[in-house]
Amino acid sequence: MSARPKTSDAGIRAVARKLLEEGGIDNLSMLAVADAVGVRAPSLYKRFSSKSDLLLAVTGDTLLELQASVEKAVHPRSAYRSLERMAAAYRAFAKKNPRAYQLIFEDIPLSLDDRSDRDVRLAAAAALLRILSEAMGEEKALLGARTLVSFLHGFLSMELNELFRFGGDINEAFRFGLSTILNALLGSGGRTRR
Amino acid sequence: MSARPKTSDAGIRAVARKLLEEGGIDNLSMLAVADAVGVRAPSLYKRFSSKSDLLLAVTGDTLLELQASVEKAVHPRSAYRSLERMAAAYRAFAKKNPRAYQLIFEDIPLSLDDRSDRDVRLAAAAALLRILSEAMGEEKALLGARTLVSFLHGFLSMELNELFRFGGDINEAFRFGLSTILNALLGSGGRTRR
DNA sequence: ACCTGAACACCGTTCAAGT
DNA sequence: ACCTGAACACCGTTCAAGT
Repeated sequence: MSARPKTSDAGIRAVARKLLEEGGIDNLSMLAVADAVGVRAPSLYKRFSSKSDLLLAVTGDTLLELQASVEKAVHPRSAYRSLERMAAAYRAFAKKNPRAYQLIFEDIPLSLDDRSDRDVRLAAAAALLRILSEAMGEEKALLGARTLVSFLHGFLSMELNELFRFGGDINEAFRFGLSTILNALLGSGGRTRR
Repeated sequence: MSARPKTSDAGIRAVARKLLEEGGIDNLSMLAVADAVGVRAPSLYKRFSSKSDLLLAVTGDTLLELQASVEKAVHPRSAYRSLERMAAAYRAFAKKNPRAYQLIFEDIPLSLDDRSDRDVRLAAAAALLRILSEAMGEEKALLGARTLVSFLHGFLSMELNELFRFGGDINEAFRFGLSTILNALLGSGGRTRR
């Protein structure tokens, strides 16, 4: 008897996330996770079939949080304001969770056939597509979303990896790029550039 | 006596690049490199002080090639045409060298204080900045470059990781995003959207 | 049902010893 | 000068054995 669980699925994911954020992906070993959780490494394999599996679960958690943050920023009446605030929320989340954020876009070709991961990703894009559909029409919304998300992710990827090396104000660069794209996408219906 | 070199600095970098492109970063171990080069692993450490060091060198090679490809695409008379062709060259290079391309933006916080790496990166951006300076004025050029490069890198990062999952024509999405941004940056002086 | 120690194959890296 | 075998600490993962 005995053999009562010393931890939980969610507990392991949380510890993994913490180790990742604190010391990067190299700090996230199954042995370190097991240690922090108070268990031996082999026990982790009862709950996650591999390290990839655990990373995928962490990515899922991160995506859900990112989606929630971005959706909270939607403004009821203005598409421009919504997109501006969603973009700010997106950037704030990425800067607060840099390692987890980068996991979403990098290590995940594994997850292509993972149903739940796919669903979370689609949900995360839904709010953006809805707003752009209303503002640009359904046929252009997907093109607009891809333009906007590409800019956002590219900007964050460069900012987090400290690849903006010519000096200048990074916040201004973000505002400039975002307003350039939003004005172009929303046309004269949107707010004009300040 | 004997002990003549069985390989060279450049030979090792080329093999590493090949292993990386063929089987991803997991395929690029010091033992695999040594094996492919016809030497034992410890010998590699005479030329590269660590695996990171080798990866950094591979990244440098990649950056130089990327810079050369993009610069070849410059058009003598039209800023719009130059930027359009440079963007196409950038995308073509990334799709032809997906793993090496991703290395540039991911694994490289190590290289922040590496002089030569820094220089290569600055040079790679110089052509773009020059063209935008002529078209937008010097004060706006850096902002415009950051907008454009963010879009390009974000788009490629998503495309290479197969994260465009709503269907639709990816080439059309690239053309749409690029022309949206170029028209907005270059104003009525540029070519109008098709 | 869950946990464990022991073991396996594989890493990156160091170093004394060879030619 | 360059290469090598042996060794170290660490990793992901498996599995038979414990309670």
